[in-house]
Amino acid sequence: MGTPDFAVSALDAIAERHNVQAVFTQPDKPKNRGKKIVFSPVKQYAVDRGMNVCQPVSLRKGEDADEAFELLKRLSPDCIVVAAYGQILPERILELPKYGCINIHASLLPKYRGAAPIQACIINGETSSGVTVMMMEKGLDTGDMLLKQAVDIPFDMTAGELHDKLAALGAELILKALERLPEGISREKQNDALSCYAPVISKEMCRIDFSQPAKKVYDFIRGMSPSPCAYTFLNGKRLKIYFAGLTDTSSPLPAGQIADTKRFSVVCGDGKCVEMLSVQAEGGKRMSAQDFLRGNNLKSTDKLG
RNA sequence: CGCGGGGUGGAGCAGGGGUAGCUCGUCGGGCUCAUAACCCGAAGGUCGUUGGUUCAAAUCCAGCUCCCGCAA
Repeated sequence: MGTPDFAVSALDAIAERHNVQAVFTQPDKPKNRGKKIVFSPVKQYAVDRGMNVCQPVSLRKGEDADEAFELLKRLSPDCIVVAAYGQILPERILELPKYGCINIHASLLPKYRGAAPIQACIINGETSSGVTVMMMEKGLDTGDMLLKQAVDIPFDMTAGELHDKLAALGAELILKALERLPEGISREKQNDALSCYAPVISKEMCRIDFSQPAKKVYDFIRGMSPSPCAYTFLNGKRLKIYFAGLTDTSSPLPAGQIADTKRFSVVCGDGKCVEMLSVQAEGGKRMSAQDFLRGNNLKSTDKLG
């Protein structure tokens, strides 16, 4: 059970070694410009390989939920693997498989439980994160941990890069876990006192707050990149910022003010400057700040925010 | 038929019926202890595509196509 790319790499690994009876993913939704219906990455993968796909609107209530439950009962799986599925499983499903339901989570639990662990840990300036494979229970990401592996987060890593790394690691770990499942794996309880949540990121949360210190702004931008992507406003128009850099320069100007029109550096709350490096204007493509500046002459009075 | 922006030399943009323009890059030359500095010169464009209006279309009209923002 999974929905985005993160889950695809796990599914791909599992499919090579195990019999995948069914693939559960979120229903198709009219996405994108026209109204086109787009498959989730997991569905696309599964359909391409002729796998059995099931897309209940909900697993908790309604006709779909009952049908899905009946299907699962019939399949009587040894194990259900869940990775970024986007739905909470009801107890009757959690208890169904012989070896239980296992979740792949993109953080070192108990830290960063919840929907957006990858973004959250970069935004918070963490220098390491990892993947946890755990037993699922009623609570959200609170189950006993089976396997855990850490990775370093370099100073300039974006959420996208971390995502790819963790997705690959997650695939590795879930295979290990599935292998050992029949003989039993030692479980480690989570220390709830050390837990924290990484909530779903809304559009409004993506707006850059230049009154924060430069390091915070920098971490925020790379933690949001490339998706959902941090943005700000320049002359009333939205400007997405994909990547930025910290500079040595500081300025007495107020936060958000352009400090250097040739380098597109912006003053932050602590007086230090962050230099925009990869941006995207409304209706335009993503481009380097240098390219952007060629067609958009900044004035020293311009302000972001 | 969800709303909207756009496709113009290598890059980013301006122009909106009558000689194709700016910034940057490239190439050549000059200046300088030096420079993401400055000066001089040059190359490089079927203005996305098809058709229409016109004496004349990058520009107006219609279709097609590709790119992108918002919304969901």
